[in-house]
Amino acid sequence: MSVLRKSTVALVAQRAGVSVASVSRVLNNLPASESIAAKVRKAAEELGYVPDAMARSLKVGRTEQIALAVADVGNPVYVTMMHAVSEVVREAGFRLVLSSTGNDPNDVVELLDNLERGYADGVILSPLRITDEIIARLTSTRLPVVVIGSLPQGVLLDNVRADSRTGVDIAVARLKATGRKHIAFVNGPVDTVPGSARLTGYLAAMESRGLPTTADMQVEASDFTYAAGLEAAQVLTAQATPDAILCANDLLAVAVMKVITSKGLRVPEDVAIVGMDNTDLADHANPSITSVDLGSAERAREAARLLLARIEDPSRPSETTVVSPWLAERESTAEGASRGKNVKARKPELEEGVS
Amino acid sequence: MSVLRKSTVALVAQRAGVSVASVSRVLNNLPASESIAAKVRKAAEELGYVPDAMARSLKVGRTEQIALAVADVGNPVYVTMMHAVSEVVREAGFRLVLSSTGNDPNDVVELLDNLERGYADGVILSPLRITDEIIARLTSTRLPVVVIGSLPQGVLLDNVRADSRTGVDIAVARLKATGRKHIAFVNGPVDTVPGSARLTGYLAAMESRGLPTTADMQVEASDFTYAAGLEAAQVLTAQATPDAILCANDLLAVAVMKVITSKGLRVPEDVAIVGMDNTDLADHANPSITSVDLGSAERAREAARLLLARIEDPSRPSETTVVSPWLAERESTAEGASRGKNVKARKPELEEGVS
DNA sequence: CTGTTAGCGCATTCAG
DNA sequence: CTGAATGCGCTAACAG
Repeated sequence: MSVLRKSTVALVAQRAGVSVASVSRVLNNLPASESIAAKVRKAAEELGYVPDAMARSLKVGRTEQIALAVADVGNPVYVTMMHAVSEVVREAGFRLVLSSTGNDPNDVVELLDNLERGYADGVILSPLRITDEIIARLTSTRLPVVVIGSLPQGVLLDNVRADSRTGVDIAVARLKATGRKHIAFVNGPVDTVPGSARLTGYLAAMESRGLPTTADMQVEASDFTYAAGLEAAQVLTAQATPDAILCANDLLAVAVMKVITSKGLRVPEDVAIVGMDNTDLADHANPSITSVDLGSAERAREAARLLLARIEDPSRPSETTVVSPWLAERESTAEGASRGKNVKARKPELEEGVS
Repeated sequence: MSVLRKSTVALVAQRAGVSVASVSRVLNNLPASESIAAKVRKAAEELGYVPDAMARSLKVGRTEQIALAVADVGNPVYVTMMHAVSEVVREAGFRLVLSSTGNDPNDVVELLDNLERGYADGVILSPLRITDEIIARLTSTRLPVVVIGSLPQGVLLDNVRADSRTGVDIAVARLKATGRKHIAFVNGPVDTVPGSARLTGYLAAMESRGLPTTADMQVEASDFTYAAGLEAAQVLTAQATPDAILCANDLLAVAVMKVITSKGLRVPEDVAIVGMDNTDLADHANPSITSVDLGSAERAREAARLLLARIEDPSRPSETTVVSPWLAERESTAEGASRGKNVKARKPELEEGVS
């Protein structure tokens, strides 16, 4: 079983009475006679032989590791992505090394520098902000890269993006259909990838339906966080009285709902709330929050697949995939509750059967 | 700056007109004449030389990677730990490789097998269930290991544990002090490390205060998840009418609160709720949930420090640290609200100043 | 089908 | 202080 000294192919070969090459072949399932294979396997078993990952990597030029760099580990959407990526790459025999980059674009550059050391066979990154410098580094590196998030036109990089525009449009359409007329927007920083995309989507969705987009109905949180959401919501409620609030992510939506209810307003009776990303946060909130599902898990899985494909074939043409959004409807946008009256929203999953 | 071909010490040596040994010395800050150092640095810069991580690892016998294995990435407490570990090890120049093990103890064994390949210099793990087999594997491996979570007496392994017992006691004490008399307990699976510790703590805390611990006031969720929490809460509310509910983690607490409010009961007026782990979940809930802080981040940081110390000196005696819990009080246990009356809980952080 | 040999890129003996 | 040579453990040519 287990042995004290760390064993090597040489030791196994010696014990089995064969050459190191044969040991390597048997252990890698290359053609070998059954008699030798048996001896090797026996010796390997007896010595508790385990191949050395680093030595193998140095030789074959592959580390069997892929790096994942996300912006904010505090945001559940990144946790979802991490999980999804983890599964796909593990399936393919790769390990996941986590490289959380903060909000600072310099962190990404630094990360890419580090990756040149070759400790990973590829990297998936989902930066909040994509600067020209990052693009330049990304396109010039020979390391396989997939970015999650929209890239400027013409950049030849594998990337998978959400369709925020359509996502926002679906949400606005639904809110309008259920009688909401004053739809406010609580965005995150507009100088980020998701922030700018979602603002564009909001404006387009509103204007195409002849809905007003006055300045007092739009606020920009300083960050995609709960704390920033609280502040933004205070600002919004001080300057406007929307009957629906669309939030750029679920964290913001939860914060907005907190402020709204603290003002004595009811959700969804007085104001409907919609989040984005459809994380557990939206489902666990009370009342639960309708959220635009931007396919985070699917994007992450697809990114992992693209990366594995590129590692397999570095010369393949770069690819861009777009995943389609849908609306996960929950209590925060329920109709049926008579507006302006104190009626509880339906909570279908909690109703008890008549026994 | 950047160059197409990957460069090596040999190429740098050639360009600098010195030996590879000198290159290695200069780059590792070993004694060398300033004239040679300058030439080497210049050549390295011009060639965009970056040392190869795998080759270095093979040579020096260290990978500069540490593995972290957590049970459930869906639970925010593990995200917190991941983040904390990440920071400490990065500081020390290590990378973090993530190895999420599921609920199955076999996954841990498999993980340990894999680690024998030597892709990490040590591992931190926080398993939900610790079987004898896991202990056996852990104590017999020569890989530095730190476990987060309580270990049986006499096991000589570095480990850092939470003091759940005291944590629960603080919570119960506070609930009693604020007039709660019927304190129910929603636990997770009792065959897990936290599940058993927290149950023990609950029983001890209640009995030491002469509070009743009838069977109908205790339910065991099938898992430490929101969905399991919903079910458990249904069971509890069907069989008992507590005026306070202590939950074994925040996810359960959020679920319990959902069910409670759906029954038309108010938190905290009719029933107080207390969670454990003090994750963002508790803070973001509405009303926000009082939670026992078991020092997740601190435990993780300490675990990382212990691991680094052991990697540094494998023969050092094993160490056990215990971190002290405290109670993060929030709205869900507020007093002052007149019990049984429809009065809103205080929300201090949301009150607007009089302007 | 099998064994011998040569490196992968680096740090580190040992001579000089 | 510097350079030539060795080998970490493994796989892949190449020869037999």
